[in-house]
Amino acid sequence: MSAIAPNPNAERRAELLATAARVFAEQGYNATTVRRIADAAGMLAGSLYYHFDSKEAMLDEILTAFLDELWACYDTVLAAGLGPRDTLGALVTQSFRQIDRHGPAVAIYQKESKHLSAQPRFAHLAGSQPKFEHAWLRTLERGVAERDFRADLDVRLVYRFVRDTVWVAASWYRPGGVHSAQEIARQYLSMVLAGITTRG
Amino acid sequence: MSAIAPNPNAERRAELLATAARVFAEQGYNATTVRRIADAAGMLAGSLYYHFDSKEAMLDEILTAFLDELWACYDTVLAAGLGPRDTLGALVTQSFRQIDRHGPAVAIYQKESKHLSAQPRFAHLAGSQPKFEHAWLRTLERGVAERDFRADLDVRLVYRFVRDTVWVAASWYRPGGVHSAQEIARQYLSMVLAGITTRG
Amino acid sequence: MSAIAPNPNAERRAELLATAARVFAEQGYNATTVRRIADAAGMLAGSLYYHFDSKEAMLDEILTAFLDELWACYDTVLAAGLGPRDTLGALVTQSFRQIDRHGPAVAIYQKESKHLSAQPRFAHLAGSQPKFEHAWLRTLERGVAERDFRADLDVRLVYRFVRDTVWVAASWYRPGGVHSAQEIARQYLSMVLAGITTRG
Amino acid sequence: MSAIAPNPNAERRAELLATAARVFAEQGYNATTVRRIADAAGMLAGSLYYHFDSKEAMLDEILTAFLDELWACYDTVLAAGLGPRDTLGALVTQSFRQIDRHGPAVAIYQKESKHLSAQPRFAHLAGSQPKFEHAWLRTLERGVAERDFRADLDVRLVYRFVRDTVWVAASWYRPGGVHSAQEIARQYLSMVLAGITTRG
DNA sequence: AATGAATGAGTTTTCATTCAT
DNA sequence: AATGAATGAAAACTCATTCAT
Repeated sequence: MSAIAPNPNAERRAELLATAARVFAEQGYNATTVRRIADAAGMLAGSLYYHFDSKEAMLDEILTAFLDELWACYDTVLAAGLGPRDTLGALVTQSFRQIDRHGPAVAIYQKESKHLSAQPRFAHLAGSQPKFEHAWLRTLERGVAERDFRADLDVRLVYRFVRDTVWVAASWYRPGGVHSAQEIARQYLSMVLAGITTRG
Repeated sequence: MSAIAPNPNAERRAELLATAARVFAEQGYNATTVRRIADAAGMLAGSLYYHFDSKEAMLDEILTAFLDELWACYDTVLAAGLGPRDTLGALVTQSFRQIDRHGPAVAIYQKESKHLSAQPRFAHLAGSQPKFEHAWLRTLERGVAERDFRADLDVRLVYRFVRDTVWVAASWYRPGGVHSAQEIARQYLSMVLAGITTRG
Repeated sequence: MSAIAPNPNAERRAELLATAARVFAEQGYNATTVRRIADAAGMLAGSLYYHFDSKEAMLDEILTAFLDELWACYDTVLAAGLGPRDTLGALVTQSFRQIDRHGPAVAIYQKESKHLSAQPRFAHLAGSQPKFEHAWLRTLERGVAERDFRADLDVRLVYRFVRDTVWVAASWYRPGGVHSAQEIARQYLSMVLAGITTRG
Repeated sequence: MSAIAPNPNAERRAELLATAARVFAEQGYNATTVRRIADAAGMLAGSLYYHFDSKEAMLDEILTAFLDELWACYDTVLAAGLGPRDTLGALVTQSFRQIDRHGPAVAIYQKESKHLSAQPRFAHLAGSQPKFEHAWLRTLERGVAERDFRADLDVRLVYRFVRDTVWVAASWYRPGGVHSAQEIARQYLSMVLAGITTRG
């Protein structure tokens, strides 16, 4: 056990969270019983409570881990000072990378974040949406201002179009499929850019 | 019970189903209690069972009504013998019309159909997906064959791209917002066509 | 159903609360399962939740009803402007009347209030103790000042002596026993007064 | 394992039992989790099972140790052949000495013995009550017969009065407070004797 | 048509206890 | 002696559903 290795506790937690995330993504959070997660993890339902406070705590940890990593990526991209086209490209690419790494978490976030954020416990999820919107919208607006992107479209609609296009992919993407996440990102980006770029 | 005066029973059912659909869409099907629907309808939970057999029956009726109307539209479009571009345009337009009319039902279908179709009761939902895929895929392939649409993209990816782009709109679209469903359809179509059409 | 009759809802609740109070008093709050209360009430455990939010809510309602009535009695006594001996007598008599009417609630309060009031939900219970102490202590101090009561005793000890003597009776008193609550009050008072009154 | 050096094992047990008794007294036996005791002892819940067979075994040992010592004291007093007044005095004094030494155990016994003795495991606790009653009642009756104590009171009520007065003190007495146990005993006895002694 | 009161199956959660290390 | 990770039984609670009125 080198200094780099996470403590076994943390490893076990991560394993269990990965299992839980998979089941949540497949069945939906509410339709998933704690027993089912425990079955998938090869233990009894009660045993999960040695590692986690509650079913909600598991969900929270899954979503928070994903969002934290996502924002680390996005912030790096946004801080890089790229032009609008390249920024857009980097955001799309990084998003697919997140889908590749945190597929189940992304799928859960897509389906559940909206009604979850109404509960105090998950109110913090609501914070990501405006940050999200700001990041993409800023980029699109810069692109329009610099005449890279079409001016005849409502930029808010374009934002939703791009956002949805990218993230919904989490609901069908499976690592190890025909195309890599990179390749999917490339083709998506090719369509999106062709769709919103000024002709000239 | 003439064609002019639908029985009041049917009207009440429709009202209640609309209420249920709204709540299901907002909270998620599993997270929605029968009591909550009853609250929203101004009655007690038990009273709903005078009108419906079960919570599942409500959901089934909501989804089936939507799918029936959707397929009626789609079949008309597909039978019209239009070219690929116009077929695509009509499908997108009709889809947004459905979102406008059955917003909550569409949102529910998006979120829940995948894991619902695993249950026998909702197995029939699974049938729509291949029909759906076939309709869009055929159109896209015809477009590629006729050199209307780009050949450098995986047509299955394009299918998912277009499908997701259109349908996920149900999760944020609200009738009476800034743009009409028609206008949103127009701008989406403009982006999508620009994205997948061959340049020339 | 006259205007005086409480609504059936309230009657049922009161019945169920009386049952719950009896079981709580016999077994202790924590050792009492919801199922046991339901058994005693002739229904299933889940059915209790139609009437009450939780086991804690039942306990709270039981204790609050008792304390409210108790303070109404005490406040009347204290406002009557009686001398120390008569005030003491009235307080003891009223206390035994409460024990007679709310026996189980009193017993529960005696056993559980101390550790319950550490929980936020039951923090309000803590408020009764100082009011209690104040009422009795004031009376005892007046008695000492007026040379009715002995001055050679620590008045705080006398307070605890009298308080405990009276209230612990709730743990063994059963209505319909050999002595009425009135008679017990009379004899207790006779001992207590003989114990703390100045000779002469 | 000489008389001078008790084995360290026994010392550790005693420490742990003292800790457990304190927590049981504060929170109530049922409301106390094994984990809480372990926390207070600076170990993990499972580790307690190296020292004790079960939570019940701890409680049993705590109560038995207290009762054994109590009866040793009482038996000595009762065998001394004192008159009723002195016997009563000695019993009260010894009782407060027990409260001083075994405060938590006494408090637990007061609160829990009644419903515990319904369980086979703790059936032996039930044996103390009649012995107790016999000891006090005999003394009171002798006092009445010898015209030391008032004859106008129900001697059973007097018994309960004295018993409760003394033992409930365990719920508020803390060693190191304003008054020593001895001093409290003296004042209590002064009141009780004044309360039940014939005037002359 | 709707209510009020229940049912009963299932869910999350708790916790005393065990046991390999 | 003590830990960490489990077990398993039972607890509180939820909720779709039923039914007499």
